[in-house]
Amino acid sequence: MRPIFQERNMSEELSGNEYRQQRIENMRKLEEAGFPAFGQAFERTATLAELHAEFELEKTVKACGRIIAMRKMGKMAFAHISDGSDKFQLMVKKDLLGEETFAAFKLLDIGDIIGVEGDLFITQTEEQTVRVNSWTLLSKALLPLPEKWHGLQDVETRYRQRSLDLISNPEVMDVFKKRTQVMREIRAFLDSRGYFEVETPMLQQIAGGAAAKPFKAYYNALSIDVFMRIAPELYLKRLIVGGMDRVYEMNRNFRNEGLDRTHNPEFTCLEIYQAYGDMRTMQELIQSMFTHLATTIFGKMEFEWMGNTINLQTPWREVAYHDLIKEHLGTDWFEKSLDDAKAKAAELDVHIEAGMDFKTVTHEIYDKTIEGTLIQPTFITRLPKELVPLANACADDPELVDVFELIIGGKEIAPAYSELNNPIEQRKRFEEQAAGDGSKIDEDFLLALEHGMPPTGGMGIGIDRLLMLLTGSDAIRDVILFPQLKPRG
RNA sequence: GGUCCGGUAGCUCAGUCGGUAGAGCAUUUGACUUUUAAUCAAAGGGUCCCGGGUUCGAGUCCCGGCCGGAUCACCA
Repeated sequence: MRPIFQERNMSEELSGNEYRQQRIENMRKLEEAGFPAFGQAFERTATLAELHAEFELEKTVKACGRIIAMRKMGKMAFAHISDGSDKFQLMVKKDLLGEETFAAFKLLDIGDIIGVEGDLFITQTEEQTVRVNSWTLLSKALLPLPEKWHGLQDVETRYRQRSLDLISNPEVMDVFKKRTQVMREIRAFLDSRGYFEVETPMLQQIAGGAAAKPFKAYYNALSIDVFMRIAPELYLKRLIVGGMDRVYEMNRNFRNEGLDRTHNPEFTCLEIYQAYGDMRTMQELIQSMFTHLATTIFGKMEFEWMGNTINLQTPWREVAYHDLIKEHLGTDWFEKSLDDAKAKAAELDVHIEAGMDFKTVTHEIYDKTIEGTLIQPTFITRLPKELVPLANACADDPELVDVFELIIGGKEIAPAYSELNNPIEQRKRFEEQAAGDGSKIDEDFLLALEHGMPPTGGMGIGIDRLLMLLTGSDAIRDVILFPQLKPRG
């Protein structure tokens, strides 16, 4: 934070701990030896990963990276540098560099960033190595890195200082490279099928499209409150009305709720809408998409997750909600009384509130005892309309809605709907939801709907939870670079 | 929000019954031209999360707080 020259010219030079003081002293000695501590851009001939991949004996190369290990001996030294792509060994010899330059090299600390020029060779222990002819200091590290063997373990420090986490835990870097690849391949897949990526407002005057509390902000120029969006749904449907027949957005949503293992207040969602389609269209789409991701990025269809093996081989199982319930609770379940259902809930240790009706009790039991057992990909279809208020009814049963919930690894990964396109019905449900507060009804959306929206299939996929599944992470914080944390006390 | 667990050197972790604060890595000094958790010898390094209390004496026991983790509840 503070300028380094100030540190060096004042008594503050000795501030900080022992390690920092020693490194500042080393920096001073290096500068005296003609190695400025913070260098210029360095033109490397290859990244360290490329150096390994295209290894050629005695080729002269320029490489750079952070020193992550050093083994100094009297007249030679070995070091490993890392550049985020891989690590590579360096060998430094006194007779090649000369007395002063070799001595200066030994003043380098672990964490320093250097550039080297040298020739490739293979050591007696058969490791590809650069025999250094010259080197330059690119950046001095004033603070030490975490321990080389155990890395950075402290969970809190890992999230608060992600830079250190990435430096010392290579598997963390892998997870976030996978994250970027997954998002890139999702876009490639959808683009190749003619879906059009759009960006809709994050600052909204009415935060609609889901039932969640929004974050509030204030817009000075208009003197109005605005809200961070909780979902892009109502804007994407306007685009369907407008004739963008296949449209998607993959971006952040914000919900003003608590933090836990599967919730971060900002999270990434993919929402897809397809005119003239329905829930079935989305069913085909997501199976193809996941197959594409699994084969192109991971090269496999089976994933280990929390001690289970998940097989993404399609077609995935489909089961109607009522059949699933009967499977677990008995074929006569839906003939039972409310009291019987409550007794069963008590037996299963499922918490029940006083005023719950039969359908709600049934769903509580499903939520707590059935969903978690669905490890392999499962589409649950034909849900009671009370559970999913914004979907079209099934053609053959007005009590059920034409939707699916995709469960993988015992968690809901994606819901999809045959979307409600009746503006009169939509207004009615908004009014019920708003509970008398007309300012919460999105009139602009209803106006669009009244111009006619074709039958539409829609789907939402929680990208963070998908990544947890694909990378074997059990916490959403492990797939978000900078998760929300309380301010340090 | 409730309950339980944790916070000790830069990092990873021990710390017994309440009695001088420990190890490994890292650091410093010395030796060492094929090491790779380099090795060998020696040395330095602590706001024991914070604040109270009990006690002759607290890292340790008690109370309050902060941060993190697990779990339940709430919220989708």
